[in-house]
Amino acid sequence: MDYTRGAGGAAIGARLRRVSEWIDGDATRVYAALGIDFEQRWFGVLNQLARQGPASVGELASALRITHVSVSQTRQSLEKAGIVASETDPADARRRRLTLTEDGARLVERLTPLWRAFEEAALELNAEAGDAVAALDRLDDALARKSLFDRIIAIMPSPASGRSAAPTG
Amino acid sequence: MDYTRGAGGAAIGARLRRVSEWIDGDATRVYAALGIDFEQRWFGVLNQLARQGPASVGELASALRITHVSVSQTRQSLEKAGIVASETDPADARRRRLTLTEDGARLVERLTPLWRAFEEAALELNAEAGDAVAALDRLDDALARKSLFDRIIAIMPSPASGRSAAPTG
DNA sequence: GACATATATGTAGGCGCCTACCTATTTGAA
DNA sequence: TTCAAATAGGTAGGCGCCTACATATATGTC
Repeated sequence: MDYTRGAGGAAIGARLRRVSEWIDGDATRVYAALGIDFEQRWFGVLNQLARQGPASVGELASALRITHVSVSQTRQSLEKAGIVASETDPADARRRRLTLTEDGARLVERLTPLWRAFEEAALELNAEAGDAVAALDRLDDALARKSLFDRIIAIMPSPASGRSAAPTG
Repeated sequence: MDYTRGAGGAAIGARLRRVSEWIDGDATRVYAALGIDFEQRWFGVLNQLARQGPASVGELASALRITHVSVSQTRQSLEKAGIVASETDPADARRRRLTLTEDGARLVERLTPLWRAFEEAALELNAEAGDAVAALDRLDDALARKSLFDRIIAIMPSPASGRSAAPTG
């Protein structure tokens, strides 16, 4: 048996990461097979800019549920590739507003059918997996209600009680 | 709405990774709160060595479902920390057999109650999430049956049919 | 026995995220 | 108006995995 199927909290994290790697790896191979130079992490930012229009680093980070640092790093990669441009927001000099360049818009247009195929494949996969996405949602919600940290700490015996029990043995 | 809850194949990968980061981050914080110097990736290797005894890099990689390179890197980190020792397998000079050192065995003994608390927290979380682990199993199985790559490629229109349709516009 | 192929594990570099810390700008309270 | 606190996004370094490629050893065929 795959040991991670029987193990605890740390192993669930490892399992999620592993499946994530598997899926991302497959997606990356599709782009490569089509001769498209694309970084997986671009998808979230591009998709959001294409659908919602220009956005700041922080807005994208909130929407994507990742740190602003990740968005900033992705932004730099996208700017280097000429896909995204950014400027200081006129309304707030702390903000950086990201927009698709013309090349970026063309790339998105070119990739949209592919992303539709991704979507369809994901729906098919999800159906086969008995709605894994809904389970992921529930997991997300459960963690938002109470973190794993708090759960673990609540379960652990307090040092004082543990010590008073031991010497009787 | 959190956009990733509505998006496709690439976004499922991102979601899995994000939840994984969340869980791993919490686990890391528990060790830190207890003043224990521990790398999250050590868990899989240590747990396996403690339960199954000495093992080779490849055996651990198979059991943990990660690449031998990851195991090798983790092994190096563990050896540096004096937790694991390794030697060339007498029966096959290509193999490297990993074993827990005395310090390693003591660390595992010390951490076992903590790992039980992890397990219990994970069960609690999983129950709240309506058996997310079973869903993950099903997702795993579905991907093993047919990769996301194959699914996407099967769905995509072939280039020839796409091209013959376009010029009529 | 010779040698092609398979197997085991290492190195190098990269991916996509993170935390800690920092600087600059904006907001709100006194 | 002044200034403390909040907000925005950057740099630096790290985490835990990956692929590509390499070397050494074992196995199997001729």
